Amino acid sequence: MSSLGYAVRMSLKIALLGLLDAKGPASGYDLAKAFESSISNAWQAGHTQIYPELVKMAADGLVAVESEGARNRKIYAITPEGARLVRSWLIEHQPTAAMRSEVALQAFLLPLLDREDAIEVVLRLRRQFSERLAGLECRPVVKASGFGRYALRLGIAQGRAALDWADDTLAELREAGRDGEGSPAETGPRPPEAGLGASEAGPGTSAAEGE
Amino acid sequence: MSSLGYAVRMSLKIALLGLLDAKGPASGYDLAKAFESSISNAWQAGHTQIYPELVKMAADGLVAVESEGARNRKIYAITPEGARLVRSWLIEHQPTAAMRSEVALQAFLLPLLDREDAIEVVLRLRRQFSERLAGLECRPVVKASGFGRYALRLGIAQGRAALDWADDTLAELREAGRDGEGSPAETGPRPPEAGLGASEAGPGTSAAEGE
DNA sequence: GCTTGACATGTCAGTCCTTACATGTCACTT
DNA sequence: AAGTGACATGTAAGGACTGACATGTCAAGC
Repeated sequence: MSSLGYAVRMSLKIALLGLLDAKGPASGYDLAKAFESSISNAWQAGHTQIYPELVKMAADGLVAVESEGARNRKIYAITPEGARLVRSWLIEHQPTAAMRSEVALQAFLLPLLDREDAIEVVLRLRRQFSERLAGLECRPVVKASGFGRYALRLGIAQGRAALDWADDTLAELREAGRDGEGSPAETGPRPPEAGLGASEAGPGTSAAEGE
Repeated sequence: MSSLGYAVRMSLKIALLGLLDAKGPASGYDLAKAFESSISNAWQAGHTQIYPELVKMAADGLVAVESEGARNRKIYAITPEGARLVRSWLIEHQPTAAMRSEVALQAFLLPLLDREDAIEVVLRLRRQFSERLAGLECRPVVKASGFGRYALRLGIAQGRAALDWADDTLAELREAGRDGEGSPAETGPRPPEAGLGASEAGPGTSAAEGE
């Protein structure tokens, strides 16, 4: 389809192959469980994605299937070709930094709320960060040599950063409440912010917040 | 369709409404530009998503359209109903923490590589974090009262955390190279890691790395 | 014997999202 | 006058993904 054809949109493949490579042969069900636990920090996928993908990868020779009698279990094992694909993706593929985070979106839109509501929202986010962080930190893999240790540490570092952000933001919001008493965002529905609408501003004003 | 119906899968709607609310009336083109710059830190969307979504939202009464003659421009403005929707989403919607990050996936799979390759990968990730962070930090919105300041600070905090992770990981990988000389992961294709395949291990071993 | 719940695998409708294609305007330069 | 490039809006094919539905096995407890 595309001119790249390779290394685009194959993260699910890679995640499955990586799990099979790291932990040995497994069934689709096992892999689905792994997406809920060990790899949840890096990628998510449900069984409705996993089962068809395993069939495709078997057809492509990236994994080998073996039907085990008990409970219709089908055991998948990575092939040398599959192992090669994971490694070349890791070494060659520059990951995209595309952001799509509901949390960041709420942070972005925070100034739309008045002070009290904003504080409530940040408190809820803080609680969420805290719970997530606790869930990560109690895993035994962190200091040991468990397989997911690098991703786990990254998740913990970013969770702590988010928690610090929440604390700083709460402090600023409460600070703004003590003096002034008008929150910075509720002084009007449409502050003159060098808007997007180029039609109602003169030329040359569109450089605000540029990347 | 679903039993929730509301507040699910509407992040794009919310992002568009939030931009219109914050910055005033704008065209689809303007909004697409905003997704490349100001809000890129929180959500991404191309114009092929934005134009149809604006049409839908206009039909739902969340935005009002006004055709401006010049260059077929269509100016969209948020309606009171749209503004209500953004605020209720912000206050009521608990964001999902669903992770789907190629960077985290590479971190997760790092132990599959031998030491030299792993170092190369982490160096590349570090460079990427560094560039991204520089791009964020040079924006004038950080300390000022620009609209996206909260999301920007969150992005910077998480970027710094990622950078620190890269430095720590590099240090560990290089440390492991000085003594031992066999990298922790290349001592065999299949270390006994309490695998996923329940069929080849006794019962009770599946608690490793559980969530 | 029967129920319950974990195990195990799948399909399907519908939505989301990306890539590629398609069209036309306007300002500026050559 | 023609070309270039930013402006501006769309459509369509196809893959990715979710949620709901569907089916059946097996072990443990009542």
